[in-house]
Amino acid sequence: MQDRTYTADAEPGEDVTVAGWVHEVRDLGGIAFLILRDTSGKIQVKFEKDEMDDDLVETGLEAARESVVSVTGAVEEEPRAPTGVEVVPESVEIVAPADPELPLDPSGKVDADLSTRLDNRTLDLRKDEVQAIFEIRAEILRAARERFREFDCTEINTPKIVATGTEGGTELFPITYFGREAFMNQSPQLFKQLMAGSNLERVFEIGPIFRAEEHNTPRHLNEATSIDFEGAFCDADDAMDVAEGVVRAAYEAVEENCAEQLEALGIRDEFDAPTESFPRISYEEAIERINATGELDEQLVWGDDLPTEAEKALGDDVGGHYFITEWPSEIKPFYIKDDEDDEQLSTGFDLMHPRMELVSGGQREHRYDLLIEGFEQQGLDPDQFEYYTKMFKYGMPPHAGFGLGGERLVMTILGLENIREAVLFPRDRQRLSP
RNA sequence: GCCCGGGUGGUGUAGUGGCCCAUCAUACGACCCUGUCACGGUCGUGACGCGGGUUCAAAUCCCGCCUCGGGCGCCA
Repeated sequence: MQDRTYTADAEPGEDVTVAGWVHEVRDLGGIAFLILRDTSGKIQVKFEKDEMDDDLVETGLEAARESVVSVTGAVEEEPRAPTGVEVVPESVEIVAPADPELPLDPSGKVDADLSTRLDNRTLDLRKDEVQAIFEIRAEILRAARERFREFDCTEINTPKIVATGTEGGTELFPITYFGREAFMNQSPQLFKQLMAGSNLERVFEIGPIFRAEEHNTPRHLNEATSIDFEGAFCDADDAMDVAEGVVRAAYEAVEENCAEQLEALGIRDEFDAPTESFPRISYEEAIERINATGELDEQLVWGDDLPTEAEKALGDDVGGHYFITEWPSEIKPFYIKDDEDDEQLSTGFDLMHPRMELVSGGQREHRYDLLIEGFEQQGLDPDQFEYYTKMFKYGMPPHAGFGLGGERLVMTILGLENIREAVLFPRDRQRLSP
């Protein structure tokens, strides 16, 4: 088994063993072709019925589509073959037969609904364009890690079973922890901040977050991958620089290293990494620009959160990624620091893609007394967060950070219609398996 | 959580009360075919989400349930 050759590596003149899935059998009568597919591509296996052993031909042609077969034979140059080479088999083994009635068609001749695809994800991933999404996803995460390392960050892993949430209790999944109430973490927020007070100073984490919101949209998951950053002695502008750097690194890595995958997705020609730096628009200016588009029935006033319609109007107006900065304090969480000069304003920022929000971040409140005050103002009991707040008494430097939605990044980079396409086994309101 | 729209062979669909023992494509089965590359040809198998109701008559109308998708709120 270890001696097998990838179909893409089979060179004319070699004797090889190729193994993979039966993509298709084309039986023309006296001659037949079996198209064998593996992770690297496809190769044609030729069966000439008059010239080959009957048992060999029979074994090769009775294999149902998507069965796993192993073929040993000579690779020959053949201009009439799809890839210019074909295998003339000496032996064929059916390694794992497939039921001829498939729940979806991996050759893609007939579309399947997303729900059908997710129920049969293994078969779905046999399609080139689906395989490409997850190869690109891996490349995006690799590039993000590399960029964080360039920013002197240490990768960390924080607990996913926690005693308290970040912003209240309504959107947490409760679990039982040895008889005690506990929750799945909705964000590494508080833990990564604690690390900003450690000698690590700058940290990042790529890990799961869990949110019990009963939303059902093409851009929400109940289990998502959060790409988090927190840095000591950073302000909101520094954090925005890092966020922009990571997003741009992801685009650039895909552009440079994923040509084949972009081709499979049919977006190679139009794919462009952003070249202009992302404009930083204040909340106040954002509202003015949204109102000026005339897209909304009612004008926004200062203090309103931005509805989806407003985000879309502004996204169309800007035409690319952009930050919204200087949000009103009252619509940002307690741990976001207020502006030095105007306590109505916060240092919170969002990084927007024209289609949706990608990042939320800001400078944090690092002064103990003001942090406790912030808890109380938002109706939270500081005592429940003592494990967090007490570390602000022992030298917590000013710090800032952000959370970036991993699936949203993949989705917006590739122009996917539904965020579920960017996860192997998505968790949503209805779906708990596979 | 609120609102809207769907569920028809394995898969994806057509079908707005009788022309429907239900269309087309693909898949599947059989047969024919020596260069296919979405191979082609002939024949065949296979379906109205579940339960109730209206009607002479229901895939089609009504009610409930299950289920899928979308919009909003909120968010990453």
